[in-house]
Amino acid sequence: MVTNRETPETSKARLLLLDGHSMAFRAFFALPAEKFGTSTGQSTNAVYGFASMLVKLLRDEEPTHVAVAWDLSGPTFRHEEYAEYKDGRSETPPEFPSQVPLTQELMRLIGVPNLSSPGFEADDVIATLARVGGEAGAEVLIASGDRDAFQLVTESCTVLYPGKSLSDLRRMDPAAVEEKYGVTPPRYRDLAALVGEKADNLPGVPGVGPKTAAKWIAKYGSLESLVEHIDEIGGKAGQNLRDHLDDVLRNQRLNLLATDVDLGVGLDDLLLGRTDRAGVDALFDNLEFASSLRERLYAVVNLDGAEAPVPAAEAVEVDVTVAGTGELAAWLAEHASADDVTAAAPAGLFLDGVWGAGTGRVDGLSVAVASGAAVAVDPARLDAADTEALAGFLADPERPVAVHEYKGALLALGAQGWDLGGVVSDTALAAYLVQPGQRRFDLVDLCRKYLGRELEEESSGDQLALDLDGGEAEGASGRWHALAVRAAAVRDLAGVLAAEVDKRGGAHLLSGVELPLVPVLARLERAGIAADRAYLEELQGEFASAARAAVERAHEIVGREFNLGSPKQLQQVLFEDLGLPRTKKIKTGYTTDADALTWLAAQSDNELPGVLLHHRDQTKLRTTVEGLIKTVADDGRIHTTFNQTVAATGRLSSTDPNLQNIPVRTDVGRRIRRAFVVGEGYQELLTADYSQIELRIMAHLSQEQALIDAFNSGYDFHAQMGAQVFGRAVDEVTGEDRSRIKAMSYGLAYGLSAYGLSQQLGISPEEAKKLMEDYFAEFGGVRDYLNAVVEEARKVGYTETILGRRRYLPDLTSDNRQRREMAERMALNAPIQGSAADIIKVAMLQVDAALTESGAASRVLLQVHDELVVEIAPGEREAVENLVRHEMSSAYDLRVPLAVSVGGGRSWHDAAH
DNA sequence: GTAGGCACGTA
DNA sequence: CGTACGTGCCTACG
Repeated sequence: MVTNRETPETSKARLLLLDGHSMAFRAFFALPAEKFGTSTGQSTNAVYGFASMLVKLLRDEEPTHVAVAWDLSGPTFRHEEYAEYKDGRSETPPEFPSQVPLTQELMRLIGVPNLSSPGFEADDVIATLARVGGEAGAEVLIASGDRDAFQLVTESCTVLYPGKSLSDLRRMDPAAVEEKYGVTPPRYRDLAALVGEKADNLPGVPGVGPKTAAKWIAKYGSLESLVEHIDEIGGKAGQNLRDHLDDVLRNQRLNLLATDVDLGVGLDDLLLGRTDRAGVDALFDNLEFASSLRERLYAVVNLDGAEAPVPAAEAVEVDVTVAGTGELAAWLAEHASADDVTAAAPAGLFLDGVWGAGTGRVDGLSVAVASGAAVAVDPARLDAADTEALAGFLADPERPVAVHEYKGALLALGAQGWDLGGVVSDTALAAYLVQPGQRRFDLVDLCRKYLGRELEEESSGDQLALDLDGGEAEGASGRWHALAVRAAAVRDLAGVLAAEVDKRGGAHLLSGVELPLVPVLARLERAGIAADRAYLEELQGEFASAARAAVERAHEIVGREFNLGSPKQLQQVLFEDLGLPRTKKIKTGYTTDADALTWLAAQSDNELPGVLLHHRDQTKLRTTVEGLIKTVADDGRIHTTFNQTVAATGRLSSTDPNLQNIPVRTDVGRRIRRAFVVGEGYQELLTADYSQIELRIMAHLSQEQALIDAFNSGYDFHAQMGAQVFGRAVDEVTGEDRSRIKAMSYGLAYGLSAYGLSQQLGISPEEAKKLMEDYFAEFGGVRDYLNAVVEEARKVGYTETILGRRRYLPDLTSDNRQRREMAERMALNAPIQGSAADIIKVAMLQVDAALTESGAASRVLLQVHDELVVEIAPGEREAVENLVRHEMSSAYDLRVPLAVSVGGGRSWHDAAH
């Protein structure tokens, strides 16, 4: 057994060094100066490109330390030896120089030191810092467009050299240098000396390019050795070499980078600092940069206000054990008994692996307990006793653990035959309840944010990009150490987040709803839904040929070929070539959306709009079907992924594929639902959905008696509402009036305006306004409720659902009218949509528990916001239907009934009702 | 290269 | 100038 008390030095620093001038210059030429500039004439292309590149580097490389090196204007030590050094350079473009101080200012605001030294070039500063970093054990990355930097490349020092574009940085490690130039990095100087460098006014040997130079160096080993054998070189090239040897030797002296520049900084001084957000805002405002770059930047820097992150190894002491064969059982007995791991002190569990599509794989696993002990486990190296002990520990509900991404852990472990029984916290879920508007909950980000702890080494995707063999011989280093640190991070994060969740009144939501829902969702994903592949392929062919025919017809009408998928080309064709009337303006011209094309079809005799609409329909259906075919697994089923931490309102979302947006509104679209069929061994599919759940919630929340009565009456809700608004008997409400009232009711839940309503119904804004007034005259409680929601949210900063799920809306107090009104609509909708999400989540828990309790073999397969799709086992239809109806309608006690409608059939289509 | 815009499917 | 999502395609990057 290998045990290692961790010391700070083992945390690997990553030092990023940028050559300021060379990268800014590259940026300058990569982006057109005419297009990047402020209204006052300041060019900004170099600043923008540089910042954009830096953001990408910070995001992709996650350096812990950063510095930018700059050239100064005066002569350097190289001019002392060779006065013509860098002579004859073409004039610097006038738009460039003013951008250098701006870029430097930006670096300062981000917390990146700008370094330079009189008499030295940026390259020398970089060479010196690379040495300093390397000696301190850091991994060094150099972003430079100057090839001289290649001489610095080693196993732990990589040059990122720009290719075609600035963001296309080529990783020049020793192998890449050798592949490209045929020499090792230490010999690159020899090659450069022979070839010369025009930009530096350093002529090389005429007629000798990189190929010849590399050949010579390969043959003789080095320039020195080549010089010793200089008389052996034949041909014109050999003569030229002898004639220009002095130049070559001078070049070689001059291209040696100084590694001893006196900068007075150590590695610690280069730790990425905090970003002065107000300063960056002001600078970007002045430069008239759009918000996108700003937000990308803020996502990757340390914003002020937060503590500067501390490397994990300094922040936490982990007594790491790397368990080899036969050692894990003993470790668990010693450190992770029911006495060590308690509700007050849950263990942290970290899974290194991959998961998705209802399955997964464990590549590594670690456990950290409150005592500080941690173990890292290679699942491939466990003996029978280890396996049994681990399985017992993981499954034991009496040994509470916190985990990051519980569902992923269940899928990955489940694929290995392991269960996970004692999860009391999922740090991703907890963070979601604290900040539901965030869309990503990376462990690395959460640690930085809530623990002020910087996890060393990045996770690329779901797998740690670490040396798989690292570790054992030299103790718990590399991959195993990183795993243990992560388990400790999860352990510590769980405590901090539990307090945050508690503070927001979300404890029940987390432990009573979201957390118990995770194993239910894991089972949905694992089950998947059976797909009729042959039928999907048939549909694909049909939609594809219909789309092709539409393309041909469109080309025929216009008289030339164009891309029907390009809104831009469509605009050209419709509004300029054919001169059709213009539609609604959008950012990029005039819209060609379905509404507009429908309008155009009515406006003119031209066939084209109709053909385009048909083409849109058919291509949309084709891509939907294609996407589905691609995801049919070997078991003949489609296993979507339900995301529990994406939607700000509390809804689930579905990806890979999205099964929550399978067409249903049109006949042709609905055919796709025939492809979702009952699986082998089951009898039929059953769908159960809530009727008008959002309106029922609105009735409940507003306590408007008229709505409550309309729902309790049991008659057609919209017709009842119409009768009241129009002062007629229910059976005298026309279909059109009913649909107007229906649109009005639903619209309210979204914060609809009179204008929006008029658009939706195709009536004038005056008529729409009148309709709203009539509606509110009858149902004033709804209006009062909606107003109160916004007012309250403005006051406290958030809205709340029936289960206390919050949504924070800081924009409610914005000075910007558009943002404020947007936030107001969100505030109107969030309690309604979110409460519906709460209810169906509770229903899923109850249905799941009741199915288990009853011993039924039927299972839930999908959730589509207000609908559950269930696969019915033979002979269970009636019992399960009753069970589902009962559990769904009793999920929450509203002031109105929760109506559930149910249908069954062999496919999802046939189960409609 | 990629982020963002458009278009469109669902609740 | 109605909320919440995900996907595919195209295009411009302030």
